[in-house]
Amino acid sequence: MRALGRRLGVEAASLYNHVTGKDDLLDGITDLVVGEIDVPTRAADWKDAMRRRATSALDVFSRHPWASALIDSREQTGPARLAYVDGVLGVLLGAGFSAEAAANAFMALDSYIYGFERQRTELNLGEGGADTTATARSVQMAASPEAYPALERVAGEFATRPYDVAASFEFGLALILDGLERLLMAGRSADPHAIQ
Amino acid sequence: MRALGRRLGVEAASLYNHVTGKDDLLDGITDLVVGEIDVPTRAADWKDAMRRRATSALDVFSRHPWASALIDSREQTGPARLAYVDGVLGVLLGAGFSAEAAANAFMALDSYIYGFERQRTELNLGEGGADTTATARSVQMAASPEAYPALERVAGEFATRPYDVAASFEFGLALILDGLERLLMAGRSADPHAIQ
DNA sequence: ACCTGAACACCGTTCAAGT
DNA sequence: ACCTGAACACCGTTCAAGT
Repeated sequence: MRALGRRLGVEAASLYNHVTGKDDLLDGITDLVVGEIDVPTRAADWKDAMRRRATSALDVFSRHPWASALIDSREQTGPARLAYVDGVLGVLLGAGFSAEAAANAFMALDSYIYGFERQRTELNLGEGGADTTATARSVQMAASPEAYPALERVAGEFATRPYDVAASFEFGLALILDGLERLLMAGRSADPHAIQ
Repeated sequence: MRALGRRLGVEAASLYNHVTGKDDLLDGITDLVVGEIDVPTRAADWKDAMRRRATSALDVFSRHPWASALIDSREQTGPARLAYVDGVLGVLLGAGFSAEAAANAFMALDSYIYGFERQRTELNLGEGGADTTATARSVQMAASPEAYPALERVAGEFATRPYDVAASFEFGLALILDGLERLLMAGRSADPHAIQ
């Protein structure tokens, strides 16, 4: 609050005329960032819509490196969050998923998206691939090959060739989306009223 | 540090004779918690091993509600973390995944696991299902059906029937594991030296 | 209506002084 | 070697006093 006041050329105490407190402020910022994520509207291709918002979310987080940690620490009930959840569920329901399946699909996708961002920041995997080879080498140096043979082997793989973060994100995303599609098809063929 | 000192019947300043600082302390606690996760040894069934460690991780987090937030905020380089990563990669490599595929599979699985825990705490989805119906109803009350129709419909589904957290976790986990298995099979059949 | 200055109750951390 | 007391530089927040 003091630092923010300094940035605004005002005393910290003055801020309390405009905000109830620090929590109120952080909640507001959180919802603003969530609002930057591309919320899919009722789209023709649900799979494409889900992929687009996934990459959009990861893009927003990389634009605001502090955002994911902030979002993780807050309970989100802001309007942008509600619109986001409603938008995603809307696409899934529109695609033919049941309410329960849509809830599960939402959980699976968002768990993956937020979890990936978490792993990305923790493992210092930046956007470029330049520093991943360096971190891989440092892992090789620190960890003794005898103690951690598997870690050593994987680190060795990326000590020369850079680790492609975007490709890795797409890898897991495709697993989930393809699995969801398979479930959707199976459900349709099990439904006697469905158009084959 | 002051509160911890009080618990130990000692002054906060005294702690600095045993720990370099608060960060050092939190890193130690983090690695202790990570050490509680069941690290799979070279197992016969890689899929079962991955499922077991996933549920074990979620179990550890539910036993220590503060743990996931703590882990999320730390860069982990402790011995338990290294053993964890090595153990998981070891199982994947042993199953026949390439180093690159193992790294991607590790990212996908751990992203999902940690992300799910994050969603679970944020959405206040406890272990039991009793309070999920209450939260679902409160969502129904707060959000106007006209503004958020999809959210309203899904909340309506869980307003009566409780939301099964374990089943939801298994839902997404199965999507990823089945997808990985399919990739592994495809890779094997593409390899002329593979035993069919 | 909005800002300021001073104060309050907290932090983590340092360090000379004790034993 | 380990603990203590006091201090330091920070927090977020409150509130009477100003304009």
